[in-house]
Amino acid sequence: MVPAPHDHHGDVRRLVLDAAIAIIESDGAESLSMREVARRAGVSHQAPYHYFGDRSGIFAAISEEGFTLLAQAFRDVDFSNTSPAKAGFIAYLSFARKHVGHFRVMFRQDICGVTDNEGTATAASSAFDELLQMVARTIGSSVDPTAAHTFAFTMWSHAHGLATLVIDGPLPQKLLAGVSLDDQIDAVINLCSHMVALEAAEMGLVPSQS
Amino acid sequence: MVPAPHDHHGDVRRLVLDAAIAIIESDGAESLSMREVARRAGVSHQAPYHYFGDRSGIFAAISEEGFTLLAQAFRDVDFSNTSPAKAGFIAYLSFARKHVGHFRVMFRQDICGVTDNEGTATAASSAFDELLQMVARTIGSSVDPTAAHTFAFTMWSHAHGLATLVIDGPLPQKLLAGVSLDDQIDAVINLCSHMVALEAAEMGLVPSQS
DNA sequence: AGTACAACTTGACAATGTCAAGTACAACGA
DNA sequence: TCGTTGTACTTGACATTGTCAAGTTGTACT
Repeated sequence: MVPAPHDHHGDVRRLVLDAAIAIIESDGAESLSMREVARRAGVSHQAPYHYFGDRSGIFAAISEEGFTLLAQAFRDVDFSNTSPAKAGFIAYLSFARKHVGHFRVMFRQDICGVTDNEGTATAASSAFDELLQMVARTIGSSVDPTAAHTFAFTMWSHAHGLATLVIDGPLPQKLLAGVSLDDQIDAVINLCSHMVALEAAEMGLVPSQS
Repeated sequence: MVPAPHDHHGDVRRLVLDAAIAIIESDGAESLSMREVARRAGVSHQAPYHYFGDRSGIFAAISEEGFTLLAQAFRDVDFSNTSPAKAGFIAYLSFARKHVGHFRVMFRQDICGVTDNEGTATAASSAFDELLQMVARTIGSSVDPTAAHTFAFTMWSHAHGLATLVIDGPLPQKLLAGVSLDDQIDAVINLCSHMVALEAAEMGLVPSQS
């Protein structure tokens, strides 16, 4: 007996999601068409609507998954070899480059409405919580929460700006001559980490490495 | 005599561009439809094609204008009251918040192909040149070019990440409680600037303000 | 007067997002 | 065993979109 379409179950959802992520990764978020997604997933053009409601629903789902993955990536960081700040930067960058499809969507609330969607919002919050913990490793946990928050926000900005410029910006192709992109990224990460270390040292919480 | 449509001249181009920027500013880049732009500009649905070729052409034009405006904003920075780094961060942030429509497009080469378009590429290069000059004010001009480039890249990442998170990210609505967004931004800019100053001091080029 | 060109407009078409209405199967209570 | 309910889709239809092709209208130059 031919397997009924019912045998898929949650399968189709995953298929649709993966097809969407692949499209975003290769052609960008605007190029994502519901019908193309359906076609690649081998389902009717309405199947995606069943699971995601509409186009922005699919983006919201990808965004949620992205923040969950990011939180996990933060949790998996190995702090044994480098400073927490540098390890964090590296983790963020490698997450962004590994999950371009997710990353392109996660911070675009014009298309996925992070704040409108509850699941996405909590996933984002939990990723930020992990970030705060990493910050605590850098500047200690005795700093007042507002300052810690500012520090976290700052580190996030550093990492996010770098990732964004690398992935979608005009930097990789044009502005760097003679030096490989990876080397440039390393140099920037090193500089960032060093600046953070200096700041932390000045805050009197970590011995300066001079 | 009714004014002939011809009397517009370059006018229509400007009208179309402004309509497009307004749409992007309020609804994001994906929501931009050529026909809606034409409708708002009060022209036929094909007029925009005459000037911009296709949808990505309009994005490229906005991007080019954006980079030109950014370069100008860098040129107009007043360095008399603050450190060059801080003045630069403030300039970048206020540019991004003032020209959201441009900013949303400038770094998205998936939709406007910065590198494909010559005008956009040169505008972007000239903005980066201005940035390099600002960096020279911070770390001196005797540093070797590669290090200066890394420093510029780093500062750009800081500023860009902050701007991106503020404008499109999940930050403004969710993650900051009790403190106004502007105050948070100020705090981050101050921290960034301070870190940059520390780094510059350590490079031995500017006296530490300890 | 005639030709060339810029600056549009009108018309057409395939593809898209989405609403509405079906269909098929599984699970459950009577 | 039968009907009901719900899920997981599919098919059909429609307005809207990006874009190609073919006008039209005025301006500039020869």
